[in-house]
Amino acid sequence: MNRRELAIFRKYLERRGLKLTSERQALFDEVFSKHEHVEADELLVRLRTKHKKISRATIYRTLELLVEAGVVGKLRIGEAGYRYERLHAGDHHDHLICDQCGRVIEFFEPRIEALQDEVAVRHGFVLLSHNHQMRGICKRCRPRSKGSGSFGAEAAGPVPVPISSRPRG
Amino acid sequence: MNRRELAIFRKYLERRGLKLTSERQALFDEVFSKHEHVEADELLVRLRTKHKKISRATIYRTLELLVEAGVVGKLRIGEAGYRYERLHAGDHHDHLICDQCGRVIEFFEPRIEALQDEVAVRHGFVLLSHNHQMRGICKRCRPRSKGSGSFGAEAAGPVPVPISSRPRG
DNA sequence: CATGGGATTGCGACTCTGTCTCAATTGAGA
DNA sequence: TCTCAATTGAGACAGAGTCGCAATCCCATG
Repeated sequence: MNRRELAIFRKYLERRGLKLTSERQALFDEVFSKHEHVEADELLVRLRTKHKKISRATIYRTLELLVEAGVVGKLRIGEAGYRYERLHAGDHHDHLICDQCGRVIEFFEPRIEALQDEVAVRHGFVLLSHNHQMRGICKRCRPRSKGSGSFGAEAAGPVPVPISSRPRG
Repeated sequence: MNRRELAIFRKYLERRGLKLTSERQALFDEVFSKHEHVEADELLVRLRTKHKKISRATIYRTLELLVEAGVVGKLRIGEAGYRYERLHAGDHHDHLICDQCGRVIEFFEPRIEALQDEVAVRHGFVLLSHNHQMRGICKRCRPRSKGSGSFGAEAAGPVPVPISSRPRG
């Protein structure tokens, strides 16, 4: 249910003397209709095809409000721009992203969270937020056993060199 | 020394039948001249002020080569675009970023790295890379002595910590 | 030394995201 | 009904990065 998050958004608006207009409501509904990581322009398209007259500027402005209200998360996934995801109260997670199919999987690992705090303290940082993405090939895209294996569409080279994972051992 | 990385770059170019032109060498030198997290356009400015005639397109194209060769890292720090950092063989680290002054601090925590692998395995992922940023207020920017506590900010709170305003000497 | 051709470059046009300005509109309360 | 702030849509604008293309460079040959 989105009741709780809608209430939070309402309260947020009220507190700042803002209004819950039909455009804002429509965008809220759209974002909360599915759990996914969506781009601003796609929301525009979706609402437009539902006969909602809404402008790009309003989409961006409203998304910003939702983010500030804390009910929507703004992520950097993919090559350009942001993606948005609905958030539920008390929810926190990080992301695993498939380089092949783009699928986004959420994970939460309390031990990592704890170690982050430790690292921050070690450097005298007051931690406000973090962004933790891991990229690779998901279960579905991975060639099982010896299947097909035809990943490299790259004509020129044996590109797939893992860049930032350090050789551990 | 950059000798090692230059050799890697050379080899990479050679392997693909590409040339180490004076523009590419100049950009390499510039990136490796200091350890920092620099934007493409700043490299352009720097090289131009050094009388190197070089175009924006070449900067971007060459940076891409450096990244593919594995000697330069491409990061998303800050609100827009990318930053680049030189990488040394076997080096891996993640970043702590100060929301106040923009300072970037590197950290490496082997226990987090290990847990990442664990998470990936749990989800059937083959991990290729990751991106882990923690944001907050650094030691220097933090109000000293009595913390005045006002960081926490919750529930529709006025979170707004200034995001930009970079140092730059 | 001249030639040929792929690699490289610079330029400028272009795309993509997102922001901003501003006039018109809305809507809640006086 | 009137007033005035909040809201909206349209389109101009901005920043970052990409692309196409003609000119140029480089280098191996002839």
